[in-house]
Amino acid sequence: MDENSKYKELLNREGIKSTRHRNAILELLEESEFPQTAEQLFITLREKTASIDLSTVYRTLDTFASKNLVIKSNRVDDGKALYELNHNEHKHHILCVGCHKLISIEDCPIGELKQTLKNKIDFDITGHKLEIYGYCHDCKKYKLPPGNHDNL
Amino acid sequence: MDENSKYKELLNREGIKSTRHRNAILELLEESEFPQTAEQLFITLREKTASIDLSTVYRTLDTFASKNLVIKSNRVDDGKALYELNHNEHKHHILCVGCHKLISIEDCPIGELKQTLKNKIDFDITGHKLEIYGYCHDCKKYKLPPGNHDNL
DNA sequence: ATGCAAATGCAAGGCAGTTGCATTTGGCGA
DNA sequence: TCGCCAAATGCAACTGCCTTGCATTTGCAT
Repeated sequence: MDENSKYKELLNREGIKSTRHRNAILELLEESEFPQTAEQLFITLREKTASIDLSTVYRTLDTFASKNLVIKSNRVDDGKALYELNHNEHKHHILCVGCHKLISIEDCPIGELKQTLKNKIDFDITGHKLEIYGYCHDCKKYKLPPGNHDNL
Repeated sequence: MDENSKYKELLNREGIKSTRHRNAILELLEESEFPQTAEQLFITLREKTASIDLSTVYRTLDTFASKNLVIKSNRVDDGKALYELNHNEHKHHILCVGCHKLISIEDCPIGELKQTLKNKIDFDITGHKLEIYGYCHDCKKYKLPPGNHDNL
């Protein structure tokens, strides 16, 4: 049990045990640039760290989500659950529908809306999901047809 | 077959047959203020228009979606598929995670961001999807944890 | 080291959605 | 109006994603 236990303090702070699997999952999530499905994580875990059960992956991720260590969301097109580390930094991705590249942006336009809604209809926003599609610098010149991501 | 066939032209224009079920589903969607799950639609259909099979509901909705007559999306918290008529008007909903109520808002905060991104990284936004969730006026006082407290 | 609650593996189960196939139906042409 | 045929539907079985019950193992406080 080398330096894997660098997550131990983090986990103990949340009142849960530090285990081999939990450390491995945290490590893997830390390496992941984008949200992953449970199965993607499961497969990678099987490859690098001996055996783990899929139900353990789900249970661990849900535990982490309940502690706000990870953020669980659902993929727009097929509804599969996605998990990513909660860096407590707020950011969104924009997807280029030409080359499928994901680009991170720090801009978030929800701030004002939050206050507006609170005043208008007394609604407390606790979270949101924003997905933006379009063409990146490189792809716009090819003018590929967009998918069914219209509106706007 | 009374005036239900008011949808006939619409369906024929898309190259598909006008049937009892399809008319009923279109009518129901037209009456629905918010996106519905397939099962909600199924139950309502069973109540008003004799028998229909759940698979027919799914197949019909998918057909409509492929013709862009309806918009299919996924509920943020549980990933269930939602279907709504495509009115080609731009609007967003906010979801109360306490009671699952959906509230329409006309505000759309993407406008400015669109220009910002164009200037900053030369990205052309062609579409987006925004999902907002939180607690509505009625639910915030109960401080219910997120979950399926439909029809509180 | 020991004991116990928490974590895990395993297998079965649950639920949303899909599919294969036999039957029915809409709509066109005769 | 009739009959035909592809399209639509019902039915039941099935898939995939995820959850749960229970027996076993493991982390960690003492």
